[in-house]
Amino acid sequence: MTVDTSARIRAAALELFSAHGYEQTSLREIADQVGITKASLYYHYPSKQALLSSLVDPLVEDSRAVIDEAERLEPTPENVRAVLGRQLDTILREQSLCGLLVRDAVAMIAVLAPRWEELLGLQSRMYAWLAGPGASPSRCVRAMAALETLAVPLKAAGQLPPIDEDELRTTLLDAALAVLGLH
Amino acid sequence: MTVDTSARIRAAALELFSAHGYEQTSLREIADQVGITKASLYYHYPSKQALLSSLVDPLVEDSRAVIDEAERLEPTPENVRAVLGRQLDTILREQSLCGLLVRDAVAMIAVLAPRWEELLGLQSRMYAWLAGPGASPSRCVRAMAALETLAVPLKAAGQLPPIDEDELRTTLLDAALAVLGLH
DNA sequence: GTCTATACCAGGATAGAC
DNA sequence: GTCTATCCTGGTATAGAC
Repeated sequence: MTVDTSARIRAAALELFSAHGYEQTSLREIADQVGITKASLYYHYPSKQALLSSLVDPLVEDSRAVIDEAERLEPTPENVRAVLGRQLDTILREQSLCGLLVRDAVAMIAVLAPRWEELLGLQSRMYAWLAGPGASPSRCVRAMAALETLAVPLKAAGQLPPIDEDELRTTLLDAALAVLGLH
Repeated sequence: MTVDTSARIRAAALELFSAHGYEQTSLREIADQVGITKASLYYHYPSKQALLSSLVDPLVEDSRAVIDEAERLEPTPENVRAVLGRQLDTILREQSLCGLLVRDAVAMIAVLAPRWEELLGLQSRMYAWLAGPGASPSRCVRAMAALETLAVPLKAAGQLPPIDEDELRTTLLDAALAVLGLH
């Protein structure tokens, strides 16, 4: 077999981390879920931190791709909507991982220090692009608020009303554009 | 003296919790900062959890007051702006504590279980009032997004552009109203 | 590749003296 | 109100057998 034990470990870790948080999840719980022992985890990942990184790294690269592409475009209303749409798709696709990053931010900062700085840098580039060149402070704040809008499904988890995914997507994009003053 | 050691403990705890997170802050660090020993903390607070509660409880009561008052009003544009303004004032006044709740949510859930449910309940009431009676799912999502907008200063901390408090306040309120489609 | 066993350390909490 | 000393739990990590 060896149906990629590493992948099964990652899956279990993501599930438990996002359910109970990083600090609150012990390596023993992860091992139990996979059906191996704690010590065996150390064969696949040298530390709890490395395991977390293996989950987060691909997301960082995805985000970088979205921003790199955005910066090649003018921030016209159509382009803004398209870029925010791509960002929202990433968030919805990687919902549990993104939720972990948001709800367990302090643990992430502590454990991912360098990677976290990278993420902040990527976010700043996105803010700047959304706000446009030479934007006022007020406009920058609105750009931040627009991105927060897309993150609503990550925090509200249990509080979201029953709504189908397409309608959710459209609603959030419309709301984000409204924050930016583009309709 | 005894210039209220309990108060000094609370101040130190708030500072350290919001800087490094709840789990990452040890009772020893708090004690050191106050200039007493770990054991002495236990004279003032029976547990780490109780210490956290003593910080959070007043905020919960403040929030309840805002919502109780909102529910006595019709959600007209003027009233919505006034209520959101009061909510924003609370957030800005208790910025480090609110930031802790947002950034360290998983730890808060684990430690404050009952109190956390209360907070969620209060939030739901606010969503419901903002969205108005019999609101569509889409409108509820917008109400959530409007509240998230007010929380921007809590996450962006280091990324906020230099901006004076009044302008920040106006910008966020305008943005929140835009999300709700009220101008 | 996985297991058993174990060393190690940190943090929360308590007992009892002053 | 504060201290010293100590207990206990639980998580990290390693060694070495299978």
